[in-house]
Amino acid sequence: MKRRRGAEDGLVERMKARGLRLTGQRKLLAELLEGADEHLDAESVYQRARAMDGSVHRATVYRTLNKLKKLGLVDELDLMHVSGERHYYEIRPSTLHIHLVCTTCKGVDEPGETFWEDLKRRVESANGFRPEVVRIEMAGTCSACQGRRSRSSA
Amino acid sequence: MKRRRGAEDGLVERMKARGLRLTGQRKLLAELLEGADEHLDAESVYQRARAMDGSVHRATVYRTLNKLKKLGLVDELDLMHVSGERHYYEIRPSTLHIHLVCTTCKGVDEPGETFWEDLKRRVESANGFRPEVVRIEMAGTCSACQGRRSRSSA
DNA sequence: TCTCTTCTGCGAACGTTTCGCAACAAGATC
DNA sequence: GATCTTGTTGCGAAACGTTCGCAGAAGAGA
Repeated sequence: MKRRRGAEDGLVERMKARGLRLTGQRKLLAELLEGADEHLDAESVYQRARAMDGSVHRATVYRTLNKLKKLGLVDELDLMHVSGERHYYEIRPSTLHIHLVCTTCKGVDEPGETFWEDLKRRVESANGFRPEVVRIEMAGTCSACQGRRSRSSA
Repeated sequence: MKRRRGAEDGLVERMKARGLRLTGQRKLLAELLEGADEHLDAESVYQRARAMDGSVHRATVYRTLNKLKKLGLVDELDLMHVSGERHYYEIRPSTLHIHLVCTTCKGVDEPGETFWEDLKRRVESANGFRPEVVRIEMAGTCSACQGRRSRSSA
């Protein structure tokens, strides 16, 4: 499951701002999440953390992920269960999440927000609902796999 | 967590069409899911199933839910974890899921599809991605809670 | 540096989900 | 309707992911 996304910065700073104590383990985990090239589940986070510091305990990883999730700094996703039952963690880039999950190559695209913003306005005027966090997930076929498919069937 | 949604029909028929063997337990579970007045997690499904037929085993509930999920007849949702870590099951109404989860009253609204349809077209032309299943979840404040809040703060 | 408080490692415990098996029953065939 | 085949069920044990309670370690502020 490859991952492509825009720039992101300052998880450690945001943690500090929320009053979290900056321990070595937490800095390590923040770094790891920021530098992740793909979506990670709890076990993968643990494995990568261990590779960087063998003394990090599993429970610490869970506790930290939960804390970050509760503070809204990190989100937990299932990516439509296209690649199994795992849950993935990613830094919350803003209030808006968009994931395009390809059911063929399992790739996940995260397009820019640009024209999605008016969605919030629309739901507010149409339903009276004021959205704070928006998550959009689409499972389907990415352009590359569409091309591959039509070529092979030609 | 109350639930409001439109009409839905024929889960048993769709199961049959997919070649599933229609056992008593499966009919019971299908009925239960169709008649659910709120989103149910696996344990709640099991409890309700037991109330209808005391001999239904937990494993059967899990197996059936998984099978339905794999066939795309049922979806598993976390509803943005607004009410905890549980996962909820619901009949897949179409290719489009929209949930507006109120962080105040925990209510879940499922508005009609109407103007969401063009979303698919937009993502196809903008990203070359062909969506098959679309899930939109928004956490925020529903109109009732907005009213309640502004009234009490007035 | 000292103190206060939070965080960590540890390993046991917990709750949920799956497993392997023998018995059972749905649906097809005659 | 009787028979056969194969998928499904109940069961209890097992596996899995996650959380717990504790004692000791380590941030952050004075």
